Amino acid sequence: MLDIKFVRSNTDDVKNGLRKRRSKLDLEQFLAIDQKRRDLLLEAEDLKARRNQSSGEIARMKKTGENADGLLAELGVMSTRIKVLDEELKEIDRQTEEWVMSIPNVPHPSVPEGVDDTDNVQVRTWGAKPVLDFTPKEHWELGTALGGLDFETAAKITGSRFVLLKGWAARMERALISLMLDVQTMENGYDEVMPPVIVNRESLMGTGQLPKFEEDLFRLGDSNYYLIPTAEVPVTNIYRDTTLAESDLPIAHCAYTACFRSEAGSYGKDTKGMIRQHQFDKVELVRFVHPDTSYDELEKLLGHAESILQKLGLHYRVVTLCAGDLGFSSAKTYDIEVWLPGQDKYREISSCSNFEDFQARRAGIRYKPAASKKSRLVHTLNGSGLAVGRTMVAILENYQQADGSVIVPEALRPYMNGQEKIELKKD
RNA sequence: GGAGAGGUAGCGAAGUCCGGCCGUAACGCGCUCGACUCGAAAUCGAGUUACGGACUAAUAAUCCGUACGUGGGUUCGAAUCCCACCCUCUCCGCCA
Repeated sequence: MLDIKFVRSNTDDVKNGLRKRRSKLDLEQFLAIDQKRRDLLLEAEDLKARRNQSSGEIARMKKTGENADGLLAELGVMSTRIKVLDEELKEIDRQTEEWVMSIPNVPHPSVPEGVDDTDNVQVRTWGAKPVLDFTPKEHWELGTALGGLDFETAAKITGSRFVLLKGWAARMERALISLMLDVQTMENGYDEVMPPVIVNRESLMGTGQLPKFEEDLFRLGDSNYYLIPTAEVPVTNIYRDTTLAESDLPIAHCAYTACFRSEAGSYGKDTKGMIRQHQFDKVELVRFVHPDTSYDELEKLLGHAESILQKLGLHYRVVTLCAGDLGFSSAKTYDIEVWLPGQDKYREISSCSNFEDFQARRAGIRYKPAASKKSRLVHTLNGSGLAVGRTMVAILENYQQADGSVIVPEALRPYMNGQEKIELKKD
């Protein structure tokens, strides 16, 4: 959510941001509603001030036994008028809220112009594509043949877009989670938390999934409980409606959770394999930082996510999302795309974003500067560190051998009882 | 799920029966600044909610409004009365 005052006084910047995002929102309509709201507010508040004054007068008169009937009648009329104005205000407040919730964040000036992911700009690459002297297989083929990935049974248990991990695959999933959490807590300074994976509406409002993106979520019955689409939601909401001390910043949390996405509207996309699932594991990184340093913090966060891929020796590239591809709440996002030889393309494995104060305003996350009396909004950032399932996909495809076996990356072996290779047992 | 108690500032807590300068909200703690001290403790003094609007260069000062878990209702006026819901605690039931 943007600051209404900011929208009022920096209309051109906001309009330019909308244009850059290819948004069709008509800001003028919003500004007209805002003006009307302030006019109504002025009248209503003026009446209330007079009513408050007269109310005090009545209290005094009653105490001294004076007759207050005249004043009471006058106030009756006034209160009726106030009730009408309040009614109108409630409606216009609702409209204002709806509007302000639907305005996306303003892209940072460094965000490139563009329409979709083909316009994203490569920042750097790390490592190199593995040299394979055979035709690489896709992960689902390898994983199924090696007995670790079982999509059919998952479909029986639940439905499509789920997987049953067995044996080495279940263990590798657990190993990856442990490796990621260990690196983020012991080397990169994150405090680990394990939050609920079911959250209420307020939390989803705070991080911006609601009210606009309800169809992406799994909702429990008709309750106001939802399965989280990412740990960003519960972790960011730890500090909802909280004023932190300036000396507390930056706060950095990492969390492993399962994530749940309805994937409505992605029919036919990535239907094979583990790339796009209704349920997947992810280690998430969340930072609450001082507004002055949030772009340095974004680079830091990106580095923390990259460090996992480097330890696993997986080739990747970093891209800056263009304005048209930018998420609703984000001011700037880097995607890390890992190389998948089987698919012969780079695929997103982490997304690192600076939301500036966009989430903090909705969620009410502030800090009190040491010098000032007024609290200010913090900046929030988050990124995957990393998507666990896709990391396994990358390992399978990058470390596959001609005979269909897969080498376990060295960094992962301590977490897998020293296992060096995944292969079919011959008996 | 059943019975009971409760939700008021950073924390604890009074006020609710009987509606009216009681919300910059008693009292206590904490925190900040100052005095005292070589320094500290103790003590004394002062300060310490947020949001919205008006006026502004201002996220300064000032003025106004709103907020006592949330949302409604009654009333000239609600922390206080009425209704619904949410949450916390205690006991019972159930359960990993």
